[in-house]
Amino acid sequence: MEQENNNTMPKYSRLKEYLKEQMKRGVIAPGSQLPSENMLAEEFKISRHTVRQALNDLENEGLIFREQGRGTFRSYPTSGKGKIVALVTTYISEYIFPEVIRGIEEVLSAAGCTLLLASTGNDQKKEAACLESLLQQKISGLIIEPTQSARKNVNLKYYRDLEKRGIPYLMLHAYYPELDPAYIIMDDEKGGYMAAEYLIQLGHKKIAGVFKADDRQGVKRRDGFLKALKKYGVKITPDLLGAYETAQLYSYPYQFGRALFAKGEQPTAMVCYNDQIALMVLEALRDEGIKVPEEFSLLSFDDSSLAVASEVKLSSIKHPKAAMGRQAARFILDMIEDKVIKVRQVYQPELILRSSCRALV
Amino acid sequence: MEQENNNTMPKYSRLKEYLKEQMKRGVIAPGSQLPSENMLAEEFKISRHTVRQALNDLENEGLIFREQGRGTFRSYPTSGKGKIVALVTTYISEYIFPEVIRGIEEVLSAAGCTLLLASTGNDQKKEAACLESLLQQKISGLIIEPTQSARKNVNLKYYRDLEKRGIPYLMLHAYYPELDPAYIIMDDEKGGYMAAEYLIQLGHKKIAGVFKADDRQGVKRRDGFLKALKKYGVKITPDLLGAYETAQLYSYPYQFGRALFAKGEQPTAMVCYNDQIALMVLEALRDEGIKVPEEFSLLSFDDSSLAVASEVKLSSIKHPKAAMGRQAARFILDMIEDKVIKVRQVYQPELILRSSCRALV
DNA sequence: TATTACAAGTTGTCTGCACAAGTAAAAAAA
DNA sequence: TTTTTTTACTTGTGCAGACAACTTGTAATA
Repeated sequence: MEQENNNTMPKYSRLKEYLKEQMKRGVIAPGSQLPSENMLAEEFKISRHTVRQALNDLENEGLIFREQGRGTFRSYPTSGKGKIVALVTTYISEYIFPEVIRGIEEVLSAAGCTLLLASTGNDQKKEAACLESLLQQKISGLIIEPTQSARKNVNLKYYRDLEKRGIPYLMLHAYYPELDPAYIIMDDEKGGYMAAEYLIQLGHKKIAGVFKADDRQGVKRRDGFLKALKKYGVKITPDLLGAYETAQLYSYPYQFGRALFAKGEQPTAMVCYNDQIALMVLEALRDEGIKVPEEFSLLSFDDSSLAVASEVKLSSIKHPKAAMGRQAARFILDMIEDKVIKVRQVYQPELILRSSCRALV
Repeated sequence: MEQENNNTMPKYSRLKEYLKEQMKRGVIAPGSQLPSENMLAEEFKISRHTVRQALNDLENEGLIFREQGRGTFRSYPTSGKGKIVALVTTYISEYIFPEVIRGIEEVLSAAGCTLLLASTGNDQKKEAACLESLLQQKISGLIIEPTQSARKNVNLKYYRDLEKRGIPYLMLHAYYPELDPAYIIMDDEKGGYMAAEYLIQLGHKKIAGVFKADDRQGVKRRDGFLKALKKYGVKITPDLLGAYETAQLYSYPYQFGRALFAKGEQPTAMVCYNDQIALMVLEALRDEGIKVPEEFSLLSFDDSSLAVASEVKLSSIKHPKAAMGRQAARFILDMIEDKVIKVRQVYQPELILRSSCRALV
């Protein structure tokens, strides 16, 4: 693997590769004895010292163990147990991540693996630091939610490094097309389209939208949203289209909500990037004295616990959350076991109707 | 260390110990070059091969690195960086845990450490499995929230094992007194007392309470609650005192809420184990047609995001959440660095007033 | 001055040998 | 038959030497 089997490779390395291959193929079963050092030396026409060099390496890698006077044996592979799978998300406590993480942890712990957790705060510098420290650990696989996925990623080299080391990784929620990785995502564009279409079919003509600008999910949802407006001939008004970045998360949505009616436009409905945003907009609308859903329809994404916690139960586009996490964990385990090379799954959006939208009469 | 420095020890082992000692004393500084193999061979009157045997071991232990043509160098000790701290909580996604976890992760990643996460679902069997697999990993420290802390713990042996291995651990939210461990907890009894006292001072005379029975936090909060009732001479009615265990989490609180007024008692206020329970009770009260806070006062614990998500903003006893997580992480890091042996911190409860309670006139 | 070639020193690979220490089974002795 | 000893094997430790591959500083060259 490391090099070709040509003669440029040192003899002890060739022996190592040979033995590894034999183990992989099952010719040398776990627990069974390897040929003695002298036999290997004779067979490969190399000195015993060179054989020992190879065996020392294999011993350090944990593939074999030796007992003085008895012989050398293949060690019992721990069969996936005790492996570490790393998870890097943008956030840990916010939004729907806790549930996704729970789903992942569920499957991993059931498989006897442990979960190494890190978060980036959606900051590429922190993502670099995370990957840096994860690469120091002996991780068997990585599930990662890309950071500011709509921007150019500066940390591609870490992913290349993972590939070099043969550590599989799986991207969640979004992915960098340059890497052509395994991924599990939502069909966010379709989701955006469905959201807008639903409001249009309720009779809304002036529909606002606010989306996250630095995540691919946000861009996709907006694209689908605009696509639906265009398809149904609904006018797209710049004033009604909001965009924010991570840093503005706690200020922009409320302000946008307060400013919605200031500019003469009189929107009757709105699509929000997610429930978190929708609640902030809801707060703004309440402060403006506008009642939801009587005077204004609100539709958002992710169907999080927030959607049912408020007095107005939000209609929202479902996110599989824990199920997606479990699926991601199963996939990465399969990838670690070499069962599958590259998985790709796209969840179809589904609209959960509650009481935040109303048909215009 | 492994043996005495007598002659029974192999030569290469003696050289290893010698070099380790030199590094420990700082004679060989990190990054600095070691004597060449030939020099060491000459100095110790051993063959170069034997020197290499020692150096190979040290290289595998990560203490030195070698560069062909340049020499052998002491590697830079990662000084606390790259260490793994494990965290075992009852839940990951529910309740306030995400925020606690976030706080912990914040501090750890800033210190260059990584977080190994596992959850028990408040099940002692799963706790055993967690600890089992964690002990296989090279963890430097452990933060753990005890499982069903009000019950007798069957997993004490794992903690003894940790102690034997010199791996520090810190208990969160509750602790097993048998272990006399380091801990960070809330003063739950005082919190329960404060909650009841507040409602009593508002003029309530019939106060219900529902608490978790299998966690020490629940028991303590109930104890404080009852203590206050007794002190102020408020009658304690068994029908108004609810207790549930983990398995009943999603059924009991709602049923208890619905049944509150069936038995002739007419409580005017209630203390709930936490916000999550309070919301379920709130749902039950709504279905019973009872308005909060007009007809009924509700007070709960933890000041979680749920407390402000509902239409009735819950008054709640504050939980430090992320701050507590950060503190826990700082403590465990200190313990790993041997700066402190055993830390103990008890957070004082604080009542956050919102709009779920009203004074009786 | 800048470049190239060389020399000295480093670790990497490899051979061959010898004996020690430990295991397991066969052989010998009780 | 049971016990002890021997023997033949295993891996562990150690020596001496050789050349390859690589780095670095110095000397020779352009």
